[in-house]
Amino acid sequence: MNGKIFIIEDEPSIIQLVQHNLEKEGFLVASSTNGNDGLKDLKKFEPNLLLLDWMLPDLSGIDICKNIRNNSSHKNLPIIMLTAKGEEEDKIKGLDSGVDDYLTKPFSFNELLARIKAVLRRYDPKVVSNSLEFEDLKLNRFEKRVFRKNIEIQVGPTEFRLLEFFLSNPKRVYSRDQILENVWPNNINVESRTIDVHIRRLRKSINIDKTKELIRTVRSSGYSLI
Amino acid sequence: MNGKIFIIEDEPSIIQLVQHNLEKEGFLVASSTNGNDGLKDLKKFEPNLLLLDWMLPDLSGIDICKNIRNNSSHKNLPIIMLTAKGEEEDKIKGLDSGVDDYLTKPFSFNELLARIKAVLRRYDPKVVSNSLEFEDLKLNRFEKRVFRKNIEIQVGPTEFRLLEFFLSNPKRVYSRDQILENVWPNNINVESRTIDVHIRRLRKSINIDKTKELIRTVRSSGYSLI
DNA sequence: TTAATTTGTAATAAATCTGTAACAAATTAA
DNA sequence: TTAATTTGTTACAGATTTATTACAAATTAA
Repeated sequence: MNGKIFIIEDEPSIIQLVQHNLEKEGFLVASSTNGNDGLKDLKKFEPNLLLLDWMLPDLSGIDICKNIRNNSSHKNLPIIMLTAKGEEEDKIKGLDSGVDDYLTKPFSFNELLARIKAVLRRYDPKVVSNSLEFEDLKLNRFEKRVFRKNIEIQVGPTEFRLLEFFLSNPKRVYSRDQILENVWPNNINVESRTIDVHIRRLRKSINIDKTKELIRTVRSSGYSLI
Repeated sequence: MNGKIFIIEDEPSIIQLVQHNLEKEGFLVASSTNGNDGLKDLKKFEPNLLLLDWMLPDLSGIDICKNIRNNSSHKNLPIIMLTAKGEEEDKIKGLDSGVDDYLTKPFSFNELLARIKAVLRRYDPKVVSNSLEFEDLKLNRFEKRVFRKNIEIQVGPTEFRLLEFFLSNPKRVYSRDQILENVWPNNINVESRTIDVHIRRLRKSINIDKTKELIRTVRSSGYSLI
């Protein structure tokens, strides 16, 4: 486990408990005891997940949550709310305001950990694992390996990045411009037709013996992973 | 809302309640009352989310969940577990086995809906937005795909844009001029009769086997989606 | 260094899409 | 009813888009 977790919580004893245990699990942890500081520090820390107390001295957890969801830079930050209230009404409010999960105090650390893993697994699998998958295709970022049907296949560096990009959003159609922007190093100028050639190379590599085509051409729009 | 939700649950009364309400919300719902059938049907249905009962006649929810997580094709299917047991131990087991959330019976439909939305919003934002529908016709901008009765149909780029335009305002009649303005790239000059030909092409594509005509001709005014 | 691999481009082939014209069919007006 | 208007349908040539190949330059490894 290697993600960064930020905690906004006004009870130091809880911070201490959670931080200590999360660090033992391999997370990098930072925290703040009030909402305004938290929102500021959050930006610098760039966590993969936020643990957010419902009741804070200055802002409410819901306020913070909404603030985050409306602020483009951390729009999609997964949030787990810690709450002392137990009523269903509040729970729903929390979930609808964009919270990913909530936990009622007092909670056991194990329960918290399980939820963190579940949310991260769903939201940001690369934090939990560094392998991207789609059907029988697997890409390991860490080892820089690609497999089809568990058989390793060789792809060049550009094809690797290209596949990595497609795997980050399977089924979504990307235009050649979007592909250029995301797969090629910044400010490099390549002919947009060049992409076709790399697509061809990638296809050639990943379509081993009679496996189905995984890259879809969408005429006048671009390409997608099926 | 337009995602597909699959339910594996052995109590017909719950299925009925949930299915009915989810359909009212715009979801496409299918279900199964036991684990083995469920696992099979799941693959055909390709849902965006699974509601899974903890206790089933044949397999346990946990078994099913693990099976899904280990099976490459639906590895990342979001799962919400429905459980009658309330002990924390079980909850953790569920979450660690890859469940995204769980709900303890009895639950209110609103609570369920809130959770479904929360999970989908995080996991599969394109399901929650980005798709246009009218009756049994569906267009996904994200994937650039068109479906009639859940069967994918192929349309050319211009027909896609044309359909996208009609879907943005079903039932409204558009004149050929309006269609030209909105569907064709700016400053391009095409004969207005050309639209008739594209309408014909679009009709041909979306009217698969005996489905009813969806594009209405309004003589001397234009066309509309029924 | 040399050899091997990777990369971008250009050229050409192949596939698909597009607009128009021509005629048929349907509808409305006289 | 006939004539006029509007829409449906088809075929086709030209245009556009994508696939494929070959090759030279650049990069990397040995």
